[in-house]
Amino acid sequence: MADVARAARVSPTTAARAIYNSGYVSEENRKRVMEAVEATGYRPNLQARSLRLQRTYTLGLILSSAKENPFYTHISHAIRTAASAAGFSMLTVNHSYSAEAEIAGIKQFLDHGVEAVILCHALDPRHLKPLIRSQVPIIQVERQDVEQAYSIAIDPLPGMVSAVRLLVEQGHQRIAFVGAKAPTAHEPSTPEQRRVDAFAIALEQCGLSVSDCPTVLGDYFPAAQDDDLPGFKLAEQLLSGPDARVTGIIAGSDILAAGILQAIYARGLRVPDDISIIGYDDSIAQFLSPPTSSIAQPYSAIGDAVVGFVEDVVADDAREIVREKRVTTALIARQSVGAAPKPRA
Amino acid sequence: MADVARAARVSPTTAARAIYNSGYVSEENRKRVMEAVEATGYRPNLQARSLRLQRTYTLGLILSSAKENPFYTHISHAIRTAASAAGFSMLTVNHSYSAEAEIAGIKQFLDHGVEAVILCHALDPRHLKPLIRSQVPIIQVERQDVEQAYSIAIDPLPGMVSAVRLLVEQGHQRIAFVGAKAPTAHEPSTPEQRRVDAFAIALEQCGLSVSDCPTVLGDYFPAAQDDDLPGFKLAEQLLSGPDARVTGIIAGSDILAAGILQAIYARGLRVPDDISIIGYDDSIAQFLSPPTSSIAQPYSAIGDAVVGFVEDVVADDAREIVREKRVTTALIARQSVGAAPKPRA
DNA sequence: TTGAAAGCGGTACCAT
DNA sequence: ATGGTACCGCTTTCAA
Repeated sequence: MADVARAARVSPTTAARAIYNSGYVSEENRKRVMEAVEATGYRPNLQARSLRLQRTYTLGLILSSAKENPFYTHISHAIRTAASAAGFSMLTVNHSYSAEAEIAGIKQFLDHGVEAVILCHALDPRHLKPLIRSQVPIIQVERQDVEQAYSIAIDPLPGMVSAVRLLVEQGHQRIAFVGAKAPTAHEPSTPEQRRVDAFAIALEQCGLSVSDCPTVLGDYFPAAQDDDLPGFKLAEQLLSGPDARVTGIIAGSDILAAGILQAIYARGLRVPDDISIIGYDDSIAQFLSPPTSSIAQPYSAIGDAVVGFVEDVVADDAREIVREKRVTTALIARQSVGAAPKPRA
Repeated sequence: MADVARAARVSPTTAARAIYNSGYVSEENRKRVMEAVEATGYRPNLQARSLRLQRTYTLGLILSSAKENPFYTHISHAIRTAASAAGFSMLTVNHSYSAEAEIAGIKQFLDHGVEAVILCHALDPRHLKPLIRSQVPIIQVERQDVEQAYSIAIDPLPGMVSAVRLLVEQGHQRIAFVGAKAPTAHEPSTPEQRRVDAFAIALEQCGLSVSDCPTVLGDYFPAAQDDDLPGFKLAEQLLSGPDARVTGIIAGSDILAAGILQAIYARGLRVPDDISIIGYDDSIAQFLSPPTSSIAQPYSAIGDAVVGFVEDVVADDAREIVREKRVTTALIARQSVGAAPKPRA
C-alpha cells in the first residue's frame, strides 16, 4: 500500500481513503490512486486489516460429520453460500463424535477470531464454554444446546402433517414412525423428540388411531462402516413384530429411510406396492430406489436466517435482537408413496 | 500479552520467549511467565502473528459441490482431518458449477493469505491464474488442470481389476461400464477417461471379450432436482438396447450406480439375482439397496498425501520436491454382486 | 540472559 | 482535502 501511495504521489492516508471510499479525497487524487492500484496490482492485506479493525469476517461452523449424515452436507452448503454472499468466510469443524476434534476445532475458531459460531450439532455443550467466555455469539440451528445463544427453530409439523395426509389420502391407516433416540440429553427438547411428537400430532389431525400407528426408536449413532444401517435393524424389528401390518413408514431421517428400504428390499417386498416410505431431511432421498419422498428441511431459509443473525449481532452489540427465528418443513413428493395395499397375509 | 509481561514483571520480549520456547529465558522467569499466562487466560493473537510471520496456517480447498456428489464430502473430510492434525485450518469453496462462486472463492483465499490451495475439481482452470501469479502453491487431487502444481494421481486400475475379477469369478461374461464423459476438457487425461481405460484393461487382464462388454457414457452433470438421475437414463438406454444381456454393470461413480439401481428397480429386476452392480467412489454405496459394492478411493491416503505436499512446500520453497504422488483404489465388497444368472429371454 | 525498539500492513485521530 | 503519527499484537534484531 505504501507502493500505491508512492506511485500516486500521495500519502498512505489519502490512498487508504481513496481505496476505502471514506472521508474526503479530491477527484484528481482518487483517480491517481485508482490507477496506481491497477498498476501495482494491490490487494489489501486482510491480516493487517483484521488486526487493526478487530474484525475477521470469518465464521465458524460446527457439525458432527457430513460423512455419516448427508444432511450436514446440505445445511453446510446452504449456510456457506449465504455467508459467502454476505462477505464472510467460513471455518468448518466436523467433530465426527470425537471430543478432541471438537475441542481442537473450537480452539481453532478462537485463534482465528471468528465473529460468530454456528452450531448445527455440538458433541458436548461444555466444550463451548471457551466461546462463551470470549463472548463469541453462538447461533444454533435446530438444536438448543446452550442457553446464551440465538436459535433457529425448525418446525417439523407442517411437513409431517403433509406426509401423514398424503398417506391417508392413499388409503393408509397403519403408519409407523421409525426415528432416533436423542443421542445425548443436554437439552430440554431435542429435534428427535420433536419429530416423534409431530408424528403423534399429525396422526391426530388426520384422524388416525395412535394404537394402529407404532413409533419405533433406535440409536441414531452411525453404524460402523459396513455394519447394517440403524434403519435396517429397526425395520427388521418392526416388520417381524406384531406391527408388521403397517402399510406406510415415515422415517426420522433419510439415512434411516435408506436402511428401511434395505430391509424391505431384503424381504422381497416392493415400494410403494407393498409398503410406502417417506424420509426426512431430503438429503439422499433422490438417490434411493425408488426415489423417495421426504420431509425437506428449508435449507436456504436456514442459511439466510443464520446470516441474518450474524449481521444483526456484528452490527449492534447488546441491542434487543430476537433470539429465535422459526422456519418450517415441507414435503417433497417422489415415487415411494402409493396406494395402500389390501391387507397382507 | 503486555498484560502477561506486566503480571510476570518481565519485558514483553521475555514473555514471548518463554511462551514460544525460543532463546534464553531463566528458569525463574519462565515459571513466572507461565503462571501469568494461566492467570490472565492469555491466547496468542493469530492475526498479529500472521502479520508478523507472514504465515497464516490456513489452506484453501476447491471442490464443485458435496451436495451434488457425496464423493466430495468424503474427500474434504479426509483432507480436513489431515490438515487439522498438522495444525492447518481450512477454507472451503464449493463452486457448484458457478463461475462467479469460483472466482469469488479464489479471491477469498487470496485475501486470507492461504498457504496452499487444494484442488479437487476446478470449474475453470483460468480462474486459478491469480493464485499462480501470487505464487500460491496448488495441489491437485486426481485431476490435472494446471501445469504449475503438485498432483496426487489416483490409479483406478487395481480397484477396477478386482471388480471385474470378482464378477468373472461369479460367472459373469457380459459386463457393462456406465461412466461419465469428461465435463470439461482442459486436461490431457481426465479421471473419467482413465476409468474407462481401466475398464478396458481390466477386461483384457481377465480374459473377457471387449465386444461383449459395452461402455456407455453420458453426461455427468448433475440432473436438475427431481429429474431422473443420469445413471437412470443411461441404464434405461443400456437395458432397452442390444446390450441388454449384460449380467453385471460397473458404474463410474456411486451416483451413477444409484441411478442404475433405480432403473433396475423400476423394471422389477433384482440385484444381485438378475444383475450385479459395482459402484465407484464408495460414497453412498452403503446406503443403497442392496448395499452396493464399490471401488473405493483411498481417502485417508489422499489426505495424508495432500498434507505431506503442504508441509514440504512451506518448509523449503524451491527445493526439489516430487511433483506427483500416486495412490491406489481398492474394491469394497458388499451385497450387490452375485452369481451370474442363466441367460434371460 | 534480558530489554528496547523497529516493523509487519493497515486505519484513525489530530493537525494543518 | 491532506498528511503525520500512533497503534493493533506479536516477533526479531541489536545492544546491554
